[in-house]
Amino acid sequence: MKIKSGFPRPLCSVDVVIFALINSKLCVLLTKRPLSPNEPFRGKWALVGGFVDKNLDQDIKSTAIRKLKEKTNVDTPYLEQLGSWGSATRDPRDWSVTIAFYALLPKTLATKDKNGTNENVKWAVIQGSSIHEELAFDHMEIFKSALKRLRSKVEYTSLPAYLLDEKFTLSELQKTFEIIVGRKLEKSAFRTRINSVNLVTPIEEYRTGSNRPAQLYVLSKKSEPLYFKRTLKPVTDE
Amino acid sequence: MKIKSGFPRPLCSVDVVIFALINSKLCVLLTKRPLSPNEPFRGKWALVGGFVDKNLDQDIKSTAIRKLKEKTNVDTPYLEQLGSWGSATRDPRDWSVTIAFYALLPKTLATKDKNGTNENVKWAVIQGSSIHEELAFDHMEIFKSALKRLRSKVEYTSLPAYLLDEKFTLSELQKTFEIIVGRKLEKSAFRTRINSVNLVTPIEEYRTGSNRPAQLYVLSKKSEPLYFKRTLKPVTDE
DNA sequence: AGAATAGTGTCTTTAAGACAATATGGC
DNA sequence: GCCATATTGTCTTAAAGACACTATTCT
Repeated sequence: MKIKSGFPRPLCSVDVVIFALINSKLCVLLTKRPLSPNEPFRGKWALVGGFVDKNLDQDIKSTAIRKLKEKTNVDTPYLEQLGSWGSATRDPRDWSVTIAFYALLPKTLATKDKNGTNENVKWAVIQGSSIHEELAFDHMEIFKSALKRLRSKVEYTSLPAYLLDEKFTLSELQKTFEIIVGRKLEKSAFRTRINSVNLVTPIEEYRTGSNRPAQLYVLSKKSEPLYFKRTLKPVTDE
Repeated sequence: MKIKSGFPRPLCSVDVVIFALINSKLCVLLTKRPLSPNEPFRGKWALVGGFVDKNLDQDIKSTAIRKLKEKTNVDTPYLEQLGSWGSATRDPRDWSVTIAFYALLPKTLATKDKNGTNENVKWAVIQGSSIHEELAFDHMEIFKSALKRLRSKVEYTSLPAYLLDEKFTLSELQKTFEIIVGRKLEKSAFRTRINSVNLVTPIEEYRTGSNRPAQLYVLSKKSEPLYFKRTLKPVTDE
């Protein structure tokens, strides 16, 4: 079955940077590296990931979905390819290439079962642009790249909507955007912006509390994120 | 030297979508697939690329630079990672992963030597969103993805500047932008836009012709592309 | 002078930002 | 009524678009 390829092949893996909001904080899912001898970075925290399995996986996205499902039991969250990292030194075992993805999990799915039950998986709170844990391989670089991509895309797309549950109010949506960009947004401008694209659809339901009830919405189309016409705040040069 | 990896490894290659302006037309560099038996897509046109060489290449970007240099003799053009394609079926030989890059060559370097001398390399003219040649593997998809990325980035970055030679006039820069976006741009708005970021620096030279001489400029910094505050034209929803 | 392209100025339009005003439920 | 949050409106600001006008060199 082994075909003469002409070149010795590098290792090939897929990693997934999984984001979710836990207690109104942006978090990333980490797994503990196995303790077996021969394994690099034994017992260290790492991103969710693993080798491409030529028998199980039809393509690299399948590998990402498989790994995601293994650790979170979530099937189809927002999943986007981030980029690839490959070098002679990133894995002590051999020349190694990893294709990185990032995923956004809705609140309830993120905290469903899995957690508490599994000591080898945890949500790390993101503070500023980092987490307290050290990460195996070049996973810190990959994580930071994913965070940067997410933060950048918040400025001009509807990405944060994927972090909410099915029904949400505009205030909740705004709060989610604010958590990601890390600053307060103007209510009025935010609403105009959201309404300028076909992102949300009001439903016949309201969220009640100790104040005026708020209109509940669902995402109009769950598929692709929408692009706004301008960024939230002018990009600073230099 | 072969280490127990636990998993049979996929093939791992790098492809580079190389763009340049030839005779004021956006073009992409193609190479002819080898004719030897055992080779897939014999004699078909393909993107520039090849397998990662664990001995020669320190990382995947090195592979891209090596392949670029082999075919164009250009050392350091604008080079950006585009994404990865990997599946069981994209290469008849085996499960295969390719990491795609795209590069922008300045005019004179693109047409330097190499061409005419080598029957196995040619510039394909891009018309609309495609080229006339059929391409090997999934290279058409990769090419289209690169073109889409380039076109998208023109709307809010200074990318086209990398397609020009060292010295250029604002009109030439505008024309380059227009070729990529595929529509005419307003001269006044374009100039305001360019001047709003520190993209170009005037030099003590002028381009003369049968009309008023034009101020020549050079790129202020050759490193990263700059981001404008808005896209050129509102993105259409739907 | 006339052609041709370079470069500038003025007005309009679009969408974001600031801030205020009004709306509506629970208590 | 009062509080708290929802929702809307009005004015300002920043940058793109339309269009016209001026500038400079060559023939």
